[in-house]
Amino acid sequence: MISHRPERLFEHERHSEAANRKSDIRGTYDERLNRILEAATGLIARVGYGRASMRAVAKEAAVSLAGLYHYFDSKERMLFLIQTRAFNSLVNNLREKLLGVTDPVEQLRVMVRAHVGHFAANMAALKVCSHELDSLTGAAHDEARRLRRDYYDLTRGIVDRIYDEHTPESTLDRHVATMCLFGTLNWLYRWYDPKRDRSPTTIANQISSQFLHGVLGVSNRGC
Amino acid sequence: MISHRPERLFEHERHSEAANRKSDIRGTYDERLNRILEAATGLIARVGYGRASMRAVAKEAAVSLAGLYHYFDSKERMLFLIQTRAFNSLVNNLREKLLGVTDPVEQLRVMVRAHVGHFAANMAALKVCSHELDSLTGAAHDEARRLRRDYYDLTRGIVDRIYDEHTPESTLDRHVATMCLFGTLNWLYRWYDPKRDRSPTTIANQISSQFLHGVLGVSNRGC
DNA sequence: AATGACCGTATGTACGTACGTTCGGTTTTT
DNA sequence: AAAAACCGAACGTACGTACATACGGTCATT
Repeated sequence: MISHRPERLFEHERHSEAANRKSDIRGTYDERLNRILEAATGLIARVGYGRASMRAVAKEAAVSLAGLYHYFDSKERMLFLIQTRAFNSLVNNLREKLLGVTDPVEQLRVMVRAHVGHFAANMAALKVCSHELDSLTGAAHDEARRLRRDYYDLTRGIVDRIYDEHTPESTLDRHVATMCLFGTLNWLYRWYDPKRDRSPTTIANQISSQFLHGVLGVSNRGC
Repeated sequence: MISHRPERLFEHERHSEAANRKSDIRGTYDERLNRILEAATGLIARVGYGRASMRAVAKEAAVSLAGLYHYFDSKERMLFLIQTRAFNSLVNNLREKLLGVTDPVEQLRVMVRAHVGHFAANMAALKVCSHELDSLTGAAHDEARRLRRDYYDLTRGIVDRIYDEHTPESTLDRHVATMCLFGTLNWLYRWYDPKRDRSPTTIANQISSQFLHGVLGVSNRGC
């Protein structure tokens, strides 16, 4: 079913046309949508998607219940937007930081640093992404999986190159190795507390080092 | 509020007293409770706790909706029982397998093998444990956390001993190392498919090796 | 310059439903 | 006959969503 409601595509057509004219007191359409999505993200991260009622989201975002449905046509669509934005931002950020880095070992360090850093800066969003993938269904679920798949492929490519360059004869399963890394990274939301624990950079360094030593079997600095 | 419904305590008081007199009652009661909990576990693992309605659980377990409430006084209590049983079984199994193993490196191998093996044999239950901790509230939540804490302490002890014996001067954070391991293990439910992937033993070996190389920085076999 | 059609934004309210839980009673077991 | 196990039917509620409406701008027409 195709919605007749607005929900414009960001950074696409209609954007300039509408935004150029006037930036309201309450901000542009995208700004307001962002504000709402951020409020929703925080609430969902706190209580879970199932228990985050649209009424509670509305209260959190300081809009009326009906007002929410001006920005998306269903609760699931809202969750989809949250996940899509977070993941796109994660992947784009990573792609950008990888520019010019050719050594695969360094690429992995960059990838882990980018992930942990992005996590520390957007904890709620990444928590929602880690926890609520299966709350999406149908096409939205497929699309969310596709985004994850891109991220996996990117990382898997780095892992492959590390193996090929350093231990091409290794019998370790590269898929398993990659999933172990993702497990380590995606589990962060269960325990990492930036107030209590060490800095994201420190954590990232330890994770990188452990992973690299783990797959290479030896230190990559000297030894 | 204290329930007046049955829900006997397993392996506690009442056990001998009741079991000696009429062993088949207790047996059948627990068997039936188990059957119900297993059905619920499978459903919750499939669709999530929030979307697993008591009506659906009842259908899955082939009992009436009201009949469920003969075994526990609330949905949350049901989830609590599922998690408690799975975790107790996990920890007891591990404690047993650790008997007589003194080398901490070997202890870690045993721990990982036990976890992966237990996971492969009880995927639904461990998936629920990994995913639905926060669906518990109040005292049940505290108790579930306590069980996890025991598991953490057990593992952390092994990690500590590995560090102390092999790299006492290492600056790696042992808490972070332990949480990375848990991340790797607890993320299994997101990707591991026993039909598609290698055997649990193979996976466990790779995880152990990677982790050990990771924290030791060198191979523990030769090198 | 005034008018009026139109659109985007926002709201209050109500509908239908699915949920967790309870109650009173019936069947089954001991 | 007492107790345990189980059930059908209902209750109250909270939820996602739809509907009817209103306000304030924009813009083409007058």
